[in-house]
Amino acid sequence: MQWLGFSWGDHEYYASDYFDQLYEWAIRLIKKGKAYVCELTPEEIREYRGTLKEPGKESPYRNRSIEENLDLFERMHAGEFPDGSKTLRAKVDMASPNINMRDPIMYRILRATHPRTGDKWCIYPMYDWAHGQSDSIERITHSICTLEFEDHRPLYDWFLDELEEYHPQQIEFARLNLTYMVMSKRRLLRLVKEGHVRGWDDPRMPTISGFRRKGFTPSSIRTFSERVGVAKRNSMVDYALLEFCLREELNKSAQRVMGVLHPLKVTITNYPEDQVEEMDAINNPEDESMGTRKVPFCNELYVEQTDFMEDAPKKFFRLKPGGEVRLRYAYYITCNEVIKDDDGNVIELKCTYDPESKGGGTPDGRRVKGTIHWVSARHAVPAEVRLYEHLLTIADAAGDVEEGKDFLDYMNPNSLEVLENALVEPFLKNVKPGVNLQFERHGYFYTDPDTTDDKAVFNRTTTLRDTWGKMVKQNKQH
RNA sequence: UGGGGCGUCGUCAAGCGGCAAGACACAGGAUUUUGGUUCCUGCAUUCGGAGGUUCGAAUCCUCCCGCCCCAGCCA
Repeated sequence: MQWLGFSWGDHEYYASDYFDQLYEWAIRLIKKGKAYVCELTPEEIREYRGTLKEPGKESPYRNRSIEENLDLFERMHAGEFPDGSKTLRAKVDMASPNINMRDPIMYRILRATHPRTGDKWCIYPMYDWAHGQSDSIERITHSICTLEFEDHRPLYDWFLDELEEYHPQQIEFARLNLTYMVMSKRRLLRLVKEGHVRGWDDPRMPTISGFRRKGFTPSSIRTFSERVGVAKRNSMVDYALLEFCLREELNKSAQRVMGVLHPLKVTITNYPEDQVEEMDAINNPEDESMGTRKVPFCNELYVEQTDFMEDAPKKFFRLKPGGEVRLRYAYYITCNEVIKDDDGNVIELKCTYDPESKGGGTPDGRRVKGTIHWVSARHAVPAEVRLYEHLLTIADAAGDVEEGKDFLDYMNPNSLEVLENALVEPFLKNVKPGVNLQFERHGYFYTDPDTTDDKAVFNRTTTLRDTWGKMVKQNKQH
């Protein structure tokens, strides 16, 4: 049985393990009369290469003797010549319609410190003279790369055929593009270097470490990959599919919890001030085995600012003056009084509760459509919550960029929003980093590595599907 | 007539001579103590276009059209 071996990208870097072997193989090609040392300048090389429609012409150094080539190449290796003064070129075909075959450069002289081999080498192989060779040495069976390398496959094959070495198969397919995302490594590097994100593991980055920190599970990424499929056509996958895969998994597995992102104080005027009740809350309605937990309730609570509206439209099922709403796992409350500051901002609600409604229902069976989440003001744990949006304001980082503009001109200024004053239920006291949770009615959150015993930090992985919010948005636009 | 690829729903994507899968998105409806979940329903008489072959074509042939990649001593 032969094992499948896959290789992917960055060959020059990884090929450093085989620099000695590559050097020997280059000498083998020289001895075969298939490579020569060229002294054309970069400008001349470009000129001699021809254009897309016109053939190139041969370098005057193309027909040196094997002995001379050997001597020159060894001296290049020994460091006798200045950077850029000479190259080793494969002798293929200057008239080839495929420009990659017009005597491609194999080695250039470059005094650079390699991250792995340091200053040992002053000649470095080009991508094409490293890709197939390192694949071959590693007994790769299938060398996977992206579409733009289709033109390089004939050269990949040529080198291996001339070398008469084990010959892996290069297979190309389309790279993954995600809407509103920067996917190119070179661009990602800019985001990091220029400080547009906090680092390679910034939750907005489409890196494995970024996805992990945002809260995407490995299996959700795998499911996503399977659903996207593999093909050769350039495509742009909707980020919504990734979110769907995450929700699908976490809906079944994530611990539910109540967290208030923008707190609004609620005082229950008819609830005994010194009383505290422990309410039973379900940990996951999709998985009974996850059991229940206790949530403390008292006369001082915080609810979500967006769950109250003074002039509420008809379909607003949440808290409004004179309206009744259910506090999840607790009681029905009715809003009697709205307290505002000098600027007219609502800062507190005075409500009464129905003692008959404990647990969320009443003997008279009256219908209360809205259910909102809450935390006890006296028991809640302060937390920092980080909300993320798309990094870009355009879906296609390559195609939607206008003439003369750069993808950085389309950075979403709201891609990160930090909420310093969020409150979560005491169940989350001392949560550890690396946990996926669902904040009920909000979305899925992941405890960030910045979390300490004193302060929890939550990253929003994705929101819940929100048909109400969508409707509100649409109405605003019209 | 430079070469190399690719065209199937808004987005991905199966299909490879015999009735156009599926998923996301979207739109309706039912259930619901998360405006979540779940459940129903709808969503390509047509596959870039035009001819041709065939009893039969998204699939085979011809021509045309559109999009992507290639002229780094980058990968």
